[in-house]
Formats: sequence, C-alpha cells, structure tokens
Amino acid sequence: MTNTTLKLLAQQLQLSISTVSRALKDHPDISTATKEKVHALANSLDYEPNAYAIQLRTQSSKIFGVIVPAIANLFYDSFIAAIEEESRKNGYALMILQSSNNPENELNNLKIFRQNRVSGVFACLSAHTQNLDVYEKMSDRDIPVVFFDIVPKENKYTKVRMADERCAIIAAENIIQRGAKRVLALFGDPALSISQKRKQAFQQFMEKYAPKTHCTYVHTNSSLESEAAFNKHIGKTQKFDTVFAMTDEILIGVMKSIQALNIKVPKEIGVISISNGFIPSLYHPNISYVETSGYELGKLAFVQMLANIKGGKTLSELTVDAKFVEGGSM
Amino acid sequence: MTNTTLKLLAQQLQLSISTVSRALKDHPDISTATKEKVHALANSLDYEPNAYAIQLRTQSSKIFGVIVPAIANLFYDSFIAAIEEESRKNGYALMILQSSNNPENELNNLKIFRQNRVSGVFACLSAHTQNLDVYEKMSDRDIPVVFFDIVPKENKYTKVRMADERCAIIAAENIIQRGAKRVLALFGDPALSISQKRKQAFQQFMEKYAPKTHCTYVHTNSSLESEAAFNKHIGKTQKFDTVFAMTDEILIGVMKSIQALNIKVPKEIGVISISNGFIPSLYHPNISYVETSGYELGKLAFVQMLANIKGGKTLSELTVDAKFVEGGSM
DNA sequence: CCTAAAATTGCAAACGTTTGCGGTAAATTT
DNA sequence: AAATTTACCGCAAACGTTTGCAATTTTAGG
Repeated sequence: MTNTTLKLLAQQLQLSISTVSRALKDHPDISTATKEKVHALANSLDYEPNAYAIQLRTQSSKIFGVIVPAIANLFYDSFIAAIEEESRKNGYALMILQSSNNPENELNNLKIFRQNRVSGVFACLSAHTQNLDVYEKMSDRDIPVVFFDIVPKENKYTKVRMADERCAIIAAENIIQRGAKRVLALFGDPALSISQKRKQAFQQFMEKYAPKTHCTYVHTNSSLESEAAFNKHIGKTQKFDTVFAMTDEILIGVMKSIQALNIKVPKEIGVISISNGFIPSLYHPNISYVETSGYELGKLAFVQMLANIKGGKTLSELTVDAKFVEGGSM
Repeated sequence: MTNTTLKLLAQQLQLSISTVSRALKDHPDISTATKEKVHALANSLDYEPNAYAIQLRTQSSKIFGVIVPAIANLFYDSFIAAIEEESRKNGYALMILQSSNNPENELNNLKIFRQNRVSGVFACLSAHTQNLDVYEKMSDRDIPVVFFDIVPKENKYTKVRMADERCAIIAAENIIQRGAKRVLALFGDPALSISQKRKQAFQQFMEKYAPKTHCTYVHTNSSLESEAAFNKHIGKTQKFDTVFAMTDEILIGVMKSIQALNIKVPKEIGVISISNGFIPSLYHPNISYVETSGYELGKLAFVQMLANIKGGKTLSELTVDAKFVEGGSM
C-alpha cells in the first residue's frame, strides 16, 4: 500500500495541496467546513505526515541524539529513561548510540547525528576522549550539545553532572557522625576525573574534620578488584569499622566479600556508598548511600537542552545535588 | 555556518549537482580526475549528506525503531545494546522508545515510527496489549516488525523469544538432580503468558519426573511481594530445601529475606533462578541460574530483521536456547 | 579526415512538505 | 450600487538529494 500524502488528499477532495496542508494544522485562513472534510478524509486514509519532507522543508528535525558509553548500565539507562520521557512530552524522539568508551565510535556516532540533522545532542564523553574537535563541529552547525556525567573541563560548554564533591563530602559527614575510627575508602579508576574529584573532596574533608580517623585509600577498576582489595585489607590485623564504596561496581565487590566472610553489617562494619539506589536495596540490611540519580540528571539535562534551543546559548555547569539515604548499614 | 550541500560543491567546482553526487559515490560514469577534485573539496568543506533529503528521495530511512517496556531494565538494555551494535555495523541507527507497559504510549510510539518511515520495528508488546491493529498498520506500510520477548500468539508474525519452557525445565532438572524434597517455586504475574508458560512447563516436568517432590507454587508481582511470600512460607513448620525464582525481580526479594534470616546457602536451602546472570553474581555464593541472554536475543532479532528486509517475509518463531550456569547455590 | 562508439557530464523531474504572495468571491460599508 | 474589506483558497518556489535520459566531448576504427 502506498503512503497517503497531501497530494493524494488534495486530489480526492478537489483542493490544492496548500489548502489541505493548512487545514490539517488548523490555519485560520481555512473555513471550518473544509477543515472538517480534510480531517475526515485524512483520518480515514490514515494520513501520517512524512517527517523527512517536513524536516527537509523546515530544517529542523525533532530528534535528539544521545551518546552514552553503554546503555546497559544502571546509571545511564535511568538517565536515558528520563530524557526519553521529556522528549516524548515535547514532541521529540531520541536516537541513542553507545560509544563503548571508544573514541572512534564516538566519532562515528556524532557523524550519524550530523547527517540526521538532530536538533541537539546529549553527550557523555567516553572515558579517555581528549580531542573535542568533533564537538566543535557540532557547534559550527548550530547543533547544541549538552554534556552530562563525564564532561569536558573547558567551561565554554553546557554541562550537567552530579555534584561529585558534595557526594563524597556527604558520605564523609556520615562516616564521621558514626564515629568511625578506621575507614577503608575504595575509589574507581584513578585516571578518571570523577574518581579524582570524589577522592580529593573526601580526603580533604576527613582530614579537616576528623584528623584522628585513620583512612586507607584504594583505587580499583572493577568489582572483582574491589572484592580482592577488600579481602586483602580486611584480612590484616588492623580492623576497619567502616567501608566506603565510591560506586555501585565497587560496592558489589565489597558486599560479595562481606557475605563470603559472613561479616555482620552494621555491627562489625559500617557500609556506605554512592549510588542511584538500586544495588544498595538488594542487600539486607539496605546499604546506606548518597543518592546520585541518573533520572534527575536526565531531567536537568533536558531543561538545559531546551533552554539552549530556545534562548540561544546557555553556557554553564549545573549539578544535581545529592542527598543521603538511610539504609541500615551505618 | 550554513551546511555544505551538493549545490555548493557544484558551484565551487563549476560542475553540475548530478556530477558531484555521482562523484561522491564512485559512480563509474565519472572520471577519476573529477572524482578526486570533488572528494577533496567535500572533505575540506566537511560535506555531510543530508539524511532527510536522501530519505525523501529514496524512500528508505536506515533507521530502526525499538519499543521496550522500559530501557532501565537488565534484560532489555542488553537486548538494546546488541541490536545497537549490529545496527551500526550495518549502517542503521536506532530510535528507541519506551512503552512503560502502557498501550497508549505504545500507540504513540508506533506513530512516531511511521512518521519517521523507519525501515523496521523491534517490538516488545506491553504487558496487556490486546489489540494488534497498530502492528497491522505497520505491515500495510511494508514496515517489517520483529517481535521479541513478549510476543503475540498469532503465528503470522515474526517473533523471537527466550525458550521459556526450556528454561523452566532446565531449572526443574537441576532441582531434581539436587534431590530436592520440598520446593518453593515463585512465579511472576499470572496474567503474563511468560509466567504461565514457565510455570506450566515446570509443574508438568516436576510431576512427571519427581512426583514425590512436594512443590509449592506462588505468584508475586514484585520483589517486595516475593520477599514477603518467602518470609511467610519459610516461617511455617514445613521446611523447604530449595527455592526457585522465575525472574531476577523475584530472586531479589528471596535473597533479601535469606540474608535477613541469615539462612545458609546452599546448606540450608538451595537457590536457583532464571536470569541473564548479573543479579545472581551479586551474592555469595553466586546463585545458580538458567541463562536467558537479552544480548543473544538481540542478535537473533537482528538477523530476523535483516532477513525480513532482504528476502521479503519470513514468518516464524525463533527461540534462543537456554543453558544452566553453575553458581554455588545448589 | 569522417564516423561510430565510448567516455564524460549536465538537465530536469521527482520525493512530500511549508509558506509568502497573489487572486477571487462573498460580505460589509458608504 | 459602487467601493472596500474580509474570508478563503491556489500558485509556485524551495529544502537537498537521486537518477533516467539527453547532450557533449573524446577516443578509436576505417
């Protein structure tokens, strides 16, 4: 079956294409009578405007591009879910591509976005992206880019991210409040700015407000590594009374070990992490955590995007605040 | 900056648009000399073909639509990751929309897909979709639809899904092999065909091959419910020696309770579930599970889609097989 | 050299919309 | 009843490509 077009409708109704077009969008020039006729036929023939023709004509696509390192990820998928919701409300659709943390993929994805003349791009830099020229190219084409989560350092870009320092500080506050004496603090890949920020903020805060608390800092790159690290440190003579996990991944490793050794939480050890909340809720007792919501971040990113599209440039770095969620592990 | 177009290139090179167009795609009609000139200028001017114009002209879009109940889901996100990979390899992009298990959203999403003239749709029915007219409408427009996971009953559609019955049977086999005497088997929403299938297959198999084993069947709709159900049944006088969880969600509830009651796995109780493997790996010991891989399913779905596009219709129901993954919980 | 074939390149229509502008008929005003 | 306004509607160009066909130039054959 051939698609219904304006031309077809026009022919059948003995009207001009322009009249049909206007009728369909309630243009005041068109009489109510014709409008009704047009709408009736359009409905019965299942008319669906051709998005490509529209975009070609209007030069605007109603599609946003999204680049994430991976879709299959607790944080990013909730981020995506959020912007998907907002996009639909605002008449946009989403084109989602994953970089797999590979700058080359990132390049290709951006290219697809350009070719599809997306109205905007939500981008999370892949872990070790250095060269931002590709993103400059987007700006050259007047395609706004909102960076999220992993964002460039330069402040000429629009960025939204979690309040990483705040997260770490809130965690530190709670650890101090618990009266911890010996803390094992586990962080992620030291090359990532997110690890650096969180660690630095955490360490500074602890040294300032609880100088007597003894903290051990360890970097790990996977759940397996953090499981091993926890095992190793917990095995030593000095007992830790609190463990801090910077991410879900790390928490998973820690909890694996805690279960294996049948250590009682929170009696024998307190546990606190930074998370969106899903993983902490899997354990008993629920792990206390500082909440970083991909969902909230998504909402914020969308607001920024809209502002960018409507009001021209809005260069700024916004952060979504964190809050402490009491589980039973502290 | 205005976008580079064929017209622009043509003007600068004193060539016709058609020549430039052909040169860019290595058409044999064009001399090597001009080809080189054209390519050179195109590169330096960062020419990006306008996908919309191409689609308008060629009537084919190189975009697939995907409908899932939710992106933020361990199973679906790995499914999406798989078709995203394949799509990129094959020059397609993905447009992903979530139905939130709401038939109305499903309708709207399909509409967006039609308006964007997608080349095909991967669809997971929302839980209680009855009316398949919308999907008929896609066929009318020659847009192939590959259903996955939650699929319609009629066999006039192309479908891929997990081998639900096999999964349940494999689980049952292992339970029997363990020599279980009293089994608590937890299933999902009884209205869903997936729950029905799994339960039926499980029950039949158990009754046939281990008639003396005592099985208790319970349906629950969330982790919370399954936690409560487990608590309730485990509290009774009769002791269970094995628990079977049909999904991750259910397993989560069960494990919550097991941790709370400090029940030893596998000594005091054996645990087995159906899963893609992530959740089972969070516990110690790892939970044994029957693997259902969203990733594999995605790959299979993509193959079906391609076949559908190239070779016309391929009506069939394919299933991806399941395998048992030994954890330490049985 | 002349002609036919081969190698290049250009013309123009088409894909389905939107929209500025101009046109006609009806309604309103003098 | 003439003049003016108002209400409707159609014409045609444009968005950036692709592609059948025609036109032109070059090459080869005799």
